[in-house]
Amino acid sequence: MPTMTAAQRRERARTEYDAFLAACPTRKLLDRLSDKWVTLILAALANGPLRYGDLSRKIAGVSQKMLTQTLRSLERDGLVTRTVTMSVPVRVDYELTELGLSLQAVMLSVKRWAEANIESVEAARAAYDTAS
Amino acid sequence: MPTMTAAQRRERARTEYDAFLAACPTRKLLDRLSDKWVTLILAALANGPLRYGDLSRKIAGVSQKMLTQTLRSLERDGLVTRTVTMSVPVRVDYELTELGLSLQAVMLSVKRWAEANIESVEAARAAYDTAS
DNA sequence: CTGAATCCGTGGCGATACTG
DNA sequence: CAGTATCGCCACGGATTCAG
Repeated sequence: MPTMTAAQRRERARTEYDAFLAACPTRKLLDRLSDKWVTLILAALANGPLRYGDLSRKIAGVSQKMLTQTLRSLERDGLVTRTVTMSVPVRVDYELTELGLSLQAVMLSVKRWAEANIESVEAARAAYDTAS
Repeated sequence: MPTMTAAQRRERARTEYDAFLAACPTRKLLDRLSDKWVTLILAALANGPLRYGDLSRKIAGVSQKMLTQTLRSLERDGLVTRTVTMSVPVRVDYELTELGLSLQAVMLSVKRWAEANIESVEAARAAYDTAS
C-alpha cells in the first residue's frame, strides 16, 4: 500500500466509490460541485490569485454572502488557499491549490460547453415549446 | 454567415457569450447544469437508452418527482429524447441526443473527478476542522 | 476592504396519494 | 409501468446591517 503512487491510489478510489449509490460520500461531493457559484469561482481564479473584491467584481451578480460562503467551503475542501496580508486595509488573496487546479480544468470545460452550446439549447427549447 | 461550419459557429458563440456576466443566458444554463441530478442522469445514460424504471433504480435515492422533472428539462434542452412505446404497460425510453452526448462527456469527467478525489477532499476537511 | 450576523421570502425538493 | 397532483418543510440565498 505505501508503494502505491498517487495516481494508483486515485484509480483505486475511483473504482471503490460510486456516485450512483445514495450513501456514497461522492454523492455529497457531487452536490457541492453542483453549486451555482463553484464553477464561476474556479474559472475566475484560472489566471492566478485574486483578491476578494476582484472576485466579487469579476463574477457579476454574486452576493457577498454567497461569495464568502462558497470560498469558505472551497477552502475547507482544499481547493483554494486563503492568504491574509495584514495591512490597512486588510488584503485577502484567494488562489487555487493543486487539487483545485485539477478540478478547475474539469469545470472550465463545463463552462465552455455552456458558452459554446447555448444557442443549440435555446433552439431546442423553442422547438419544444412550440410543439407543445 | 451561411458558409460557416457548425464548429465555427460554436467558436464564435463561445467568444460572444460570457458566463461571468449575470445577464448572459449562459449563466442560467450553467445553473441548470449545476443540478444535483443532471450529472447522474447523463452518466446513467452513457451506455445507451434506459427505461424510466431502470433510471430510477440506477440512480439510487432520486424521487419520482425530481427524476421526471429533470428528464423533462433535459428533453426540453435537446439533451435527451423521450420515446413512448404504446403497449400494456407503457414503455418509455430515454436516450442521449448528439448534443446530450457531447455534454455527457464533460459531465462524466466531473463525476470521475469526484470519485477519484473524494479522499483528498475529506483529508483537507479533516485538517481544516482540526485547525480551527 | 473583507468580511460576520441577522432577518426573511421563495422555491427546491421529498413524501404521499392518485391515474391511464 | 410511468407518470401527475398536492402538501408542506426547510434551506438556499438575497438584502441589510454591523464589525475588525
